[in-house]
Amino acid sequence: MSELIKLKHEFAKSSDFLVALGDKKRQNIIIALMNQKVILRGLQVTDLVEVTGLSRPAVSHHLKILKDVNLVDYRREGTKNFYYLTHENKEFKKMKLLSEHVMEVVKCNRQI
Amino acid sequence: MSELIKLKHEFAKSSDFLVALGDKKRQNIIIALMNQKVILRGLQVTDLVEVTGLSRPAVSHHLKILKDVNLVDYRREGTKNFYYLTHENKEFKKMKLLSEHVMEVVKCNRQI
DNA sequence: TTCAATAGTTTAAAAATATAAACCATAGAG
DNA sequence: CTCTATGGTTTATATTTTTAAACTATTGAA
Repeated sequence: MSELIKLKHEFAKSSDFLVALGDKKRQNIIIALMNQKVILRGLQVTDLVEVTGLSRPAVSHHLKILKDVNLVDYRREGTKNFYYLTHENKEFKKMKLLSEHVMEVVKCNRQI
Repeated sequence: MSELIKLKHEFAKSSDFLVALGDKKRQNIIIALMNQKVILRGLQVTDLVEVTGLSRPAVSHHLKILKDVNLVDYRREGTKNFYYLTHENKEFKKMKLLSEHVMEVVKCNRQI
């Protein structure tokens, strides 16, 4: 399989992730989840409502999107859900690889 | 300025680029632009219409979005516009840096 | 200078996405 | 068991994005 076909698939697979990450409201949620010092037990939906200024269903909706692309996960404690960023960084590793692969291909394909 | 605030800005600045890159139709345009062997004179809108199966205004629209985030550029020859991928890869370099920075922050912020 | 080719723009419609309101489900306290 | 807190889901609406059709502009050839 050619490099380009591989890259095409790599692109397609990263599509949902890139769109999820591109949204400014979701970026704010991500930043809020990063911004937890010392004891990282995660943030509840209501915490994120406060931080982001979005409504609860909106936060819930965006969290679902972020969860679907493996950017966040949550832990349930009683009736409370504590959301946190997934820490294996799989998706960001893929994102790094994608950018590297693109640059390799473009480097060989210089404009004359 | 804290690392996190910097990262927040880095995220925000990459927002349009990520969304532009996440769209599958635009990915197809990008792949088509990469898929030019030997003599790289660029592709015209009509070429891209054929390759992608989109209408001309749609291709034109997506090219504008890709151009706005510095992913493509074009060269005019008479009435023809030849589109090509920008070859400095500035945006992909930023994308690589962004993923690295996120991983650094998340690494320090481990879940207990 | 008129015609054909190329491609951008505007406008209107269609599709997708995001939001809020109302509702439902579950866990734990009393 | 009942009540409250938390938060997910459904539905209807609003907004945004995408698309196509029609129009316009520009270049070069006849």
